[in-house]
Amino acid sequence: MVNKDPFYLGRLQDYYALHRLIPSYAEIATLVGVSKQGAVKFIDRMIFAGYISKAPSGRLSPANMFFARPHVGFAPAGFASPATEILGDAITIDDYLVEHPSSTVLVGVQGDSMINAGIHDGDFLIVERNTNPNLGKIVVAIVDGDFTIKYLRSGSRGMYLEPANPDYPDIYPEESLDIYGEVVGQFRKF
Amino acid sequence: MVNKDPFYLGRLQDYYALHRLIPSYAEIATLVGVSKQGAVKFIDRMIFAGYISKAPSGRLSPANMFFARPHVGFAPAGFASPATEILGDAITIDDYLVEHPSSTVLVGVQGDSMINAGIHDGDFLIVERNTNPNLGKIVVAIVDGDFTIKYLRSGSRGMYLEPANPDYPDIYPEESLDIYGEVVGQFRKF
DNA sequence: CAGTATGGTGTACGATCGTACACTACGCAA
DNA sequence: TTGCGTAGTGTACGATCGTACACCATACTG
Repeated sequence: MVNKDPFYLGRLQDYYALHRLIPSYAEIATLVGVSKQGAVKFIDRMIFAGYISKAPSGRLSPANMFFARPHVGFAPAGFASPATEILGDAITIDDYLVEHPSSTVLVGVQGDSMINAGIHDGDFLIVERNTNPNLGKIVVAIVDGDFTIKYLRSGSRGMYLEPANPDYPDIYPEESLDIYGEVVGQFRKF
Repeated sequence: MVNKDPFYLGRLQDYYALHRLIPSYAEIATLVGVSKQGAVKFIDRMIFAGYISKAPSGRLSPANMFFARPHVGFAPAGFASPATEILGDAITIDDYLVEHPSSTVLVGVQGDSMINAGIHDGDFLIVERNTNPNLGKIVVAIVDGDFTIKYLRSGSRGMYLEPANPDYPDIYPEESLDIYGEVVGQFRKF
């Protein structure tokens, strides 16, 4: 007999994606099509495997493994590496991309001046507020009141902004160069 | 009297960070130091303000505003959107990118054959398992046992795979074309 | 000043929850 | 073949849950 737990877990994960909450045993039972005690036993297995944990009240909450996604590698042999291997310690994409939540904002991209850096129109950037980023990093800068995304460079005339698109010119600050933050990540939906 | 709701909400958020679950009304009451009915009224306010929502069972779950982080510092017009506004209904980047967790896997990208689609070496793709994707979509295909990421096209010789890089040739299947899934999202860390 | 939201408290109640115990069916190894 | 671990069902029960209704104090407003 095949192990049906992955199927049960999938149902649970879909429910969680919808409601951001692990339902009660009775709801799990109807969700996966077993009796309430079947759900209890199933959850016991999930707790043991690190997918689910219990709050002090006895209610269920997701644990680390619950967010891990299977990772399909390109190695001829490999199907089995879980997402935790490629994402390191992070358990969700959020955790992977956002290291300092309190100082991180998201910025939508307009235009294609950074297209050679893989930043396309409509993408979202994870920006960490930091007014003194390192040279060579992609930054969000304030030029004449407008936000712009460019490489931060330094030359004989001081710091300037360089696009990743030969159709656009470098930007040399007239008065001062205000850096809003540093681009630390990017994501996009197709 | 000052509004104590932000303080109450902070307690709730701390609890949530610890247990990944909104507690019951009774627990909220002791958590913030009011009566159970005080907690009910407080949660009503939070629901109205979009911080909390209710699952079908009546249990509480976090909503969009619950995850919105305060925007530190001044910002010119047009840049004040917190993450929740950009992502629409989605609460986290995970929720935004992954619609069906149980059928979604992550794939690491090797090579630059899709570079003009903004998919670079080292990126991660969100792939939804689906053996019959629509034409024109970016797919993960299995060609001679190897995984490859390409546009799915159809021509006079049937379905084939087209890279997003003029340096690479189109791929016409010799025997059959196995589609592993469809690329629905992408993310990258800088 | 009277009227009315607003943020609380207290009590009560049926529904649902998590837990426990007993039992069945099946696969597998000694 | 016996024994045992695993996956599942059924029933039962006290505790807790979410909800409802009544009531109180403060603050603002016409």
